[in-house]
Amino acid sequence: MPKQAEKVRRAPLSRDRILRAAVALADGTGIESLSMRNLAQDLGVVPMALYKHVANKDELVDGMIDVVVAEIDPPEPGDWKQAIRRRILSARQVLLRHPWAPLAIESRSTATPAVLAYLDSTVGALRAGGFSTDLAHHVMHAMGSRVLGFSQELFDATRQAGRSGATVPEPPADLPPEMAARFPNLAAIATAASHDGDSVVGPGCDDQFEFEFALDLLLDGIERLHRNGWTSHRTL
Amino acid sequence: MPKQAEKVRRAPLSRDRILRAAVALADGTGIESLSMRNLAQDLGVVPMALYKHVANKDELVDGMIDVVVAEIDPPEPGDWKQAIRRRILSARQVLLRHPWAPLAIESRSTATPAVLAYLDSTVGALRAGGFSTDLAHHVMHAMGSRVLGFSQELFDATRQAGRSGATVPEPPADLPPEMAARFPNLAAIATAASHDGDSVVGPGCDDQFEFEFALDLLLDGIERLHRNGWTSHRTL
DNA sequence: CTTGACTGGTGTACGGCGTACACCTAGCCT
DNA sequence: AGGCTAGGTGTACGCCGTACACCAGTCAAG
Repeated sequence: MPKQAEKVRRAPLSRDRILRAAVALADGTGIESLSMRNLAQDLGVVPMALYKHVANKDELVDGMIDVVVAEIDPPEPGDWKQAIRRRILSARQVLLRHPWAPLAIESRSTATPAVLAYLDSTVGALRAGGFSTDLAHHVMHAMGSRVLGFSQELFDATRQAGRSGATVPEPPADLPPEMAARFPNLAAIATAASHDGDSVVGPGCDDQFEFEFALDLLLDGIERLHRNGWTSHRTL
Repeated sequence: MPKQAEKVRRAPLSRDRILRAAVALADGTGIESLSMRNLAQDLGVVPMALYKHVANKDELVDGMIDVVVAEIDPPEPGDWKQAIRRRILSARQVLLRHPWAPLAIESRSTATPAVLAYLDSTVGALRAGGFSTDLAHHVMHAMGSRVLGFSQELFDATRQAGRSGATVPEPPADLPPEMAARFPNLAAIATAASHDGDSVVGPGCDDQFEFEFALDLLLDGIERLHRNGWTSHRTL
């Protein structure tokens, strides 16, 4: 009875199974080699079978984003600043596991419900901390994508990993000399960072440190505005 | 002599002409309808002709980015804070004219020389203002993509325009009621913004204001660190 | 003045993509 | 038993980027 054997060996395909396989595929080989055909092959199924469960590729990616967002820790009660800080750092950890996600999230034109729910609960934490809707609004804009755990670096190794698959840790790699000559200021900060042994090792600078530096810069500024009863009706 | 007529009516195609046509096409119809074939047609030429001037599509996009970056005002001498603020706001104006550019820039894995030159001169402005290489380094990370004039909004009308072509100004559009019920905190800040007549009109919130709010929040925080002689060897 | 190399536009073709559409099959309800 | 339906299949279309062979001028060297 090969019939039964086949049935047993292949779980019956579902939106959920498709999304998980898609996330795994993107994690492993990069978002740009995620195609309906590859994904179907991974699932042992013909490409068109997927369309019985997802409307099209865009909707597939939306679903993948929701899977990722669901991995972020739920909010904890307590001081707004600590709560938001912890949540954002948790989001960052999640996105480090899914390096394709930032680009995917940004390339969507409208947020998915799961992202909206995440943002909503973050605003909730601010309001619970006594923020006016006015200030809460501007704060959300100011945080931008950082609230979802990624800073938009122009020069981001993680981003690169998202494209080409698993991260291969690169050698420290100072700028090549002709670059250093053309961009002396970049060279200065790059070499300072990579030779500054006590806070960094390896790839030149400590991404986690940079992320927290920027995050705290924003949070401290926000706290100051909040304490001073800032409102958009007066000047900053 | 149709030969000469043809020659006159069609300029001889060059990398520069291709890049400009590509930027115009992306500005007009969105980056996702920029294909080698469409572009060639706009130029009255067969697709493969482009490959005599650009190596491939990725390199084409790199060139387009350089065209855009070249439109940013050159740095002005003077107080670092004013200089950087002005420059970044200029970058923002440029990117508003090319809404496809942020996504294009971010999707590149390595920065183009023009972008590096821009970043280098920005670092130069900081160092001229007395910043240590250490602090300048962290500042660049903290600013992230904002230094190039775009904040990474999760909910960005401009981004949408970049995908589908010219911006059609939408009606004010409060959240639909079932959204408001599911995301009460987002609803609160959204309706507050769109009904708050004295600072905003139209699409719900004033993007320029939000951008400057975040920018000044960062710049003020940075200024404070700078005044206090901050260094990464001590705690923040 | 010929010739041969070089530059730049052309035509054809291939493999990959997303997905429309018709089909088939198994299980379930009546 | 008969038909409905959910879900997997096969084929096909139009788009994409681009490899490769070709060909028309231009221009320098013989």
